[in-house]
Amino acid sequence: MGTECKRKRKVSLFDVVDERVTAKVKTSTIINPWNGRPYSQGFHEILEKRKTLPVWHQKHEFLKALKENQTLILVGDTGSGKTTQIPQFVLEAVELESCDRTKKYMVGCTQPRRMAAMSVSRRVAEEMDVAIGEEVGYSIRFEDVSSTKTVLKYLTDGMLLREAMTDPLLERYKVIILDEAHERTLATDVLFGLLKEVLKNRSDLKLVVMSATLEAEKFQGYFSGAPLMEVPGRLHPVDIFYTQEPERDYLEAAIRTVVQIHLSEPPGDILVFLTGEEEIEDACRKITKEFGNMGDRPVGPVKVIPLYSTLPPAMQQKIFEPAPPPVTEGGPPGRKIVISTNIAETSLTIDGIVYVIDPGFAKQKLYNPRVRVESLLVSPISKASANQRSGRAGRTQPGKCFRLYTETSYNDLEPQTRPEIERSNLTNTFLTLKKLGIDDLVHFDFMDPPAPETLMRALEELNYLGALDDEGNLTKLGEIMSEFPLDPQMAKMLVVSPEFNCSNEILSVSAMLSVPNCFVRPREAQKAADEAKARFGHIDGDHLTLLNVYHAYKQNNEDPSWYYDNFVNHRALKSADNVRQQLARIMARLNLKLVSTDFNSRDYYINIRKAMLAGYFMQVAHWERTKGHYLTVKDNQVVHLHPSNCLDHKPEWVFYNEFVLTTRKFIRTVTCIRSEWIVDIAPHYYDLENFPSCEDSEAIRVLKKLYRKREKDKVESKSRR
DNA sequence: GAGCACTGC
Repeated sequence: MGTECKRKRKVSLFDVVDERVTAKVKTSTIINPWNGRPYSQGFHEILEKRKTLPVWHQKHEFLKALKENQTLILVGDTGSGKTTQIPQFVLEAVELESCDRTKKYMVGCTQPRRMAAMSVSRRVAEEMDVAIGEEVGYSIRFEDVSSTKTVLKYLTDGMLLREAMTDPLLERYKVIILDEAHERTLATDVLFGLLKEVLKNRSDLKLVVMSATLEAEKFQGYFSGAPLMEVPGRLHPVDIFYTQEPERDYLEAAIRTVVQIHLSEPPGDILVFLTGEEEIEDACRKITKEFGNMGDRPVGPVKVIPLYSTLPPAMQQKIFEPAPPPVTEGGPPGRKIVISTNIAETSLTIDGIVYVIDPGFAKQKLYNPRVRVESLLVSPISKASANQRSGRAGRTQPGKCFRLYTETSYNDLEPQTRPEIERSNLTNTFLTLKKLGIDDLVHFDFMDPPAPETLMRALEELNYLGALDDEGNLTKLGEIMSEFPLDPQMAKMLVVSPEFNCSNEILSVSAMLSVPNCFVRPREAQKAADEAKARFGHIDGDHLTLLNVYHAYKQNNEDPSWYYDNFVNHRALKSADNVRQQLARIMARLNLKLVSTDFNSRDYYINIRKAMLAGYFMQVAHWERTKGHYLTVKDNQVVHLHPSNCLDHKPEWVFYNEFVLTTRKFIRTVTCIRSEWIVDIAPHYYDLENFPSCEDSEAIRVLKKLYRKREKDKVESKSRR
């Protein structure tokens, strides 16, 4: 920002909204500098409210720091107003037009969640008195509500990462704000490292990192001593209660606590944190039953509401309904009781919660690079997470949090939840980074470097898939694969599918695998649901069953009763259709042909299965006849077909989409393949000379025999010639 | 014969 540029600026919004000026202005004759229209009636009202937010007290301090530094860290807790106000402060202070007026820049603000990006941008558009999608917009997958006029864009962190793939220096932006940085999503962590590089090459770009108060020093250390600003939050005090003894059964303890609160505490709604759908539905039933058995005791009415992500949005809306009124006038007050997963910890805020019950557990993703398995495990939460949960009780008035563990246990918790990058398979992330031009992934500047074994696994898998060559360089194939918003295995099967003459079908399968399970199985109609599913079943595998469902959906999607009668989830299928369209557009852009084998040909399904194997050859399991179980090839894990499978027998060879670790080790979504295909399609992976020796594996014996037979045939055919 | 924390492209 040179002084040259500064002088050219005609009106600064900052001057307009200055208190002294607005105080004098009673009418709305002032022109909104962003769109040249007079301000509407509501503008000044909203402005007055904005000024009461804590972050406004530090506006000048912030703008001064922004002017003097390239990188800035801002920490502030819930209620500080940083997400809505800081981007507007930035807009007022920076010059968005290049000196020669040939270029216009934007301010970008990332959010970890789509919903947040959407709702915050709507709010800010209203505050700035402009139409959403014009000067203020948002960009999330499937929805770009921005235009050439846009100067402030909210977008998901993943979306900014995608943008970087075509705009490596992020040249459309003047300032980038990474919000909710403490959540340490995979995308935010990658953006950290990437932006550090970009800032070196673009002295005119500025970065603001916004986070909750946690680990501020760590952020500062990583961003080489960038100045740190603190903004106070706005929370009411919350009293914390611990149990004297550890609880053996946290579900039972949680239910007991709910009952106690309702019987003895003043009015106020209750929020209970549990770990998953089944547990939550179970708890809801038990709580409702408890209050139904109170006999003649005077108990206020309760509304028990489950909350988890796979619940339809209409059901999720129920958490915003008020508590029920007393049954009789002057009788005991009613209470709303929300039983939720972690979704209520960060993603959804429920006002009116006064009591929080925290058993101290959550399902968390874990990755074991040794056996290449990602799994969800119920594990103790971190201190930061426990504090976030208790804070949910103090949003509207002072509250209480009941921790169902001892104070000693609390002190033993990890201070922070480990960042996602330490708990994930990084194959996909590494493909993205390669595409972004990062040559040396091993020395990439991660805030928390992933385990070396995870790193090696990712490089190895990309090499087997042909996305990286032996020197670790991105191949042409890898470049094409990286264009798809899919895991590399899936991207690979899609990219090679035209060679197998079935890209139309692989597109559909990919879309179906990318959305939540489409089969509905209500507790009261499990048998009927299973029968309905069986009607779509294909004996050669679950992937083909998914294809059947998709085809049936395309034929029946006008008929609302079809979904109901067949126990399929309308939302999941609609979303699959959406994904499929996006993937098809990418295929077209890359000149990958959309082709199908004739449906009546005996090769129709064979081609599809072969194409899928070309992506998933690293996820093959073999039926060990003498042992009576499946063994994953190479990793040698004893696994079981997930009971949801639709095969009518136990095929000798299968490939699987997912390894699920629950009560046992399951492989879910499996399709039957033939050993000859394995040898034909992935000889480089099934290179038996370099196989880890596993004496017991029948799979290796079978493959070895097959290879020997091939050698013999080759020699014989040669000698015949 | 079992389950689906939460995000995101």
